Amino acid sequence: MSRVLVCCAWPYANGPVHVGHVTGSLLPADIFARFNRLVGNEVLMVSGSDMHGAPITVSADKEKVPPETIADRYHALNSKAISDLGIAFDLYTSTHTHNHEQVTQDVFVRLLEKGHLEKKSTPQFYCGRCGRFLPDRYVEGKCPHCGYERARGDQCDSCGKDLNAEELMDAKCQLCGEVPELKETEHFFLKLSHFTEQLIRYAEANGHWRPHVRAFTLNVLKEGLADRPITRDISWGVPVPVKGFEDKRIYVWFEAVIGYLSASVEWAKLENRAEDWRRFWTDPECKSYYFLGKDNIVFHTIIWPAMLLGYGGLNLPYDVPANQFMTLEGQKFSKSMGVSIDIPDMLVKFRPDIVRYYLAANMPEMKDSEFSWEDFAARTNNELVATYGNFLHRTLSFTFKNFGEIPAKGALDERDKAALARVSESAVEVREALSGCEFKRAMKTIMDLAQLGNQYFDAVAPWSLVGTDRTRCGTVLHISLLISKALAVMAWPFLPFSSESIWKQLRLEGTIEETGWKGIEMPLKEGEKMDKPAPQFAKVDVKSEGDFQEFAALDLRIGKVIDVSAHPNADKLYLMEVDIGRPITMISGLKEFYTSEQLKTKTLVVVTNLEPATIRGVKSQGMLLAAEEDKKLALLTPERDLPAGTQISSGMDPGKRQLSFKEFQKLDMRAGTGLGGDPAMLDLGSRRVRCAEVRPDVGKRYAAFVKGDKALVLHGPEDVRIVFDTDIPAGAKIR
RNA sequence: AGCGGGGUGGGGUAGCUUGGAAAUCCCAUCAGGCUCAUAACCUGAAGAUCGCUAGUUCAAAUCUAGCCCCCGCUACCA
Repeated sequence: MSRVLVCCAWPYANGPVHVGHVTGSLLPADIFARFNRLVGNEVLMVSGSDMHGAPITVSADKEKVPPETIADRYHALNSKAISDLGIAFDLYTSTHTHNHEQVTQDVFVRLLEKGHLEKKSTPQFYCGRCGRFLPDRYVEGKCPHCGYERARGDQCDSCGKDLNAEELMDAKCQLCGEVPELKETEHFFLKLSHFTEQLIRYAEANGHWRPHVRAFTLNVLKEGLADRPITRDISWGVPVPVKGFEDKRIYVWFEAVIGYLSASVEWAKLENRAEDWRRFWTDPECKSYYFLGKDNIVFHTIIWPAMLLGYGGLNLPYDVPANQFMTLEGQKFSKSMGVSIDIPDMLVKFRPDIVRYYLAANMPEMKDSEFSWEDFAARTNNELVATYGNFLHRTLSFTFKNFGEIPAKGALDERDKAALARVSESAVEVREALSGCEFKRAMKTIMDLAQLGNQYFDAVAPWSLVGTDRTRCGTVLHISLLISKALAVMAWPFLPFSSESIWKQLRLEGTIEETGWKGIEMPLKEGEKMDKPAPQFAKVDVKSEGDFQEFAALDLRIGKVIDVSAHPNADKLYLMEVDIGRPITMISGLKEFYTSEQLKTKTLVVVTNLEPATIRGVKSQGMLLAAEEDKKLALLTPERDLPAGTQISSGMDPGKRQLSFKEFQKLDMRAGTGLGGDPAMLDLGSRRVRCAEVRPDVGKRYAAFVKGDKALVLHGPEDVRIVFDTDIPAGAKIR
């Protein structure tokens, strides 16, 4: 028996937790913690909501409410979702507690006393009217390099040079236009450089880390660590416990990781064993595991260890089994695009074990994995329901129907013994896999055992034995029930709800949680009356989402070029006047491909609802679409002439909302060649995809939206399709 | 362009850290079986020169170098 501290990355309280959080950190942490409890280890698992992130203040400003309102709202929502999913924290708290503030300040003061913090004074603009210090990018002024009038404090959009705000001439507050004054402001910096050597040794010593975690960490360490500021001139966050710093707050990145420690302290207090947290933090025998996504690695393998080293006397992370990302139907999760699946929503439709199964079986342990509704339905229905659930159900229901009780186990033949031997082997393998945080492997081993159960059941054919040899029939059913029991116990960390339910159906005492891992080998109670069993899982039905829904966000229109001139500050760019029903100015990077004379005759397809961007000093109000590959470029154009401003809706309801460039980039559009067939296919060079709605002519090249294995040819009114002004290879990306 | 990750049968994946009988599992396809079960389960077949090219080695999906492609975070991307 040993002791384990399980830490799980803290979800930001600025939105609902989604599939990415669960598969990346919450679920592996929970599986690992449950497994450890099952084998009798003492476990403390903590996390909470990160309440102080900058995005929260942004959301709060938008809604015109205090940051607490936002943070509390999502903390409540997420706490419930997490518990509904069966994620069993010993404590799920938040960073907005008095306790967290105390612990954070204690860490701060201790590091300060030990000389790991350094006070540095830097000049920073302060806006009298706004009553606040301005982050660099909130200051605007004249660029000292190129003279551009509206350079931002961090960078000049015109010449591209990085700037410091105080270099700007005629600086103004970007929020109110007031002339800010330059004030000295003092901040504390964490001397990460003090720890470089120790950290390298630490990372090198930890050979059991996942390869990508260790390699990445060492890479960053060897590039050298810069001291980082840990305080800010803001008002939302943990106050700095130093005289003269009353108006400043501790930077979230410094404070949030302390949550692991403060949550442990809070837990101990709540348990009325105020000092018990120490058993998980100061006993070198206690191993700590940190579950998080790959974007968080440096904070847990470098910064947090540095803080702990500086503080002294506390355990460093033993393992940081960071997961990669789960992408959604090929794209990264993005709330604004509506391509996010949040857990509160998902739990309305699906039982927690079903969600847990898919997210565990498809966990991005070593590389990114993909969430797709189709795959979700397939894996749930074919694996969890058909193989695993069906084995349990056919065993239980057949036994109940024919015996009504747990049948006695008679003499065993070779096949029976072999089956039971496999159970033991599986138990060993699952245990090994889970000890090493190999969740997919463990889950697969369990599925394989379920399959073995099916094979066994098929081979012994109790349905024929029941009429010929009732004793033997009872024996093989008994064996089958033993397999079922073993499955339930092994699967408990993954599927706690259904496992406990099976346990009850087998008429065993207590719960799996109380019984522990030894429940796998425990005997059944012969002669015990059974209740009518109910299937654990139902097949899920996933209606195909509006296939190309996210493309509807685009407002595409026909644009006719009015005038073209060179961009004053860039040599690759043109400045274009284009009529899209109204005249707009756009920038385009076409200089290498077209002369301005050539362009003047073109009919274009323009994205009209992109958020305007300033490109090297000039505002661009739209973006023309072109396919590009291999230094070749072709403009999108309608196959027959359409008036300026005509909407290319492709049969959808175009969005009115402004689209950020980032969102736009997530949309996959390509050139494809019509192939015919039914349904019609489109050749994208490297692969072929099915074509929705509008048919392409065979051999001709079209612009198409692509999603998964489907494509939709862009078209305007009367199915006028979008083609290219010159030839471009199939598969070329459109942007 | 810089940094990080990856490219394995039609689709998705395991294995590659500790090289060794031409490779796992799920789906889809084909052919059988069974009927207890949520039209489920079981058996078998077809299908991959493991991105490309050199190299190390008796032996490479697995190690090394170069190249190509893909995906995330940054950039004069519109």
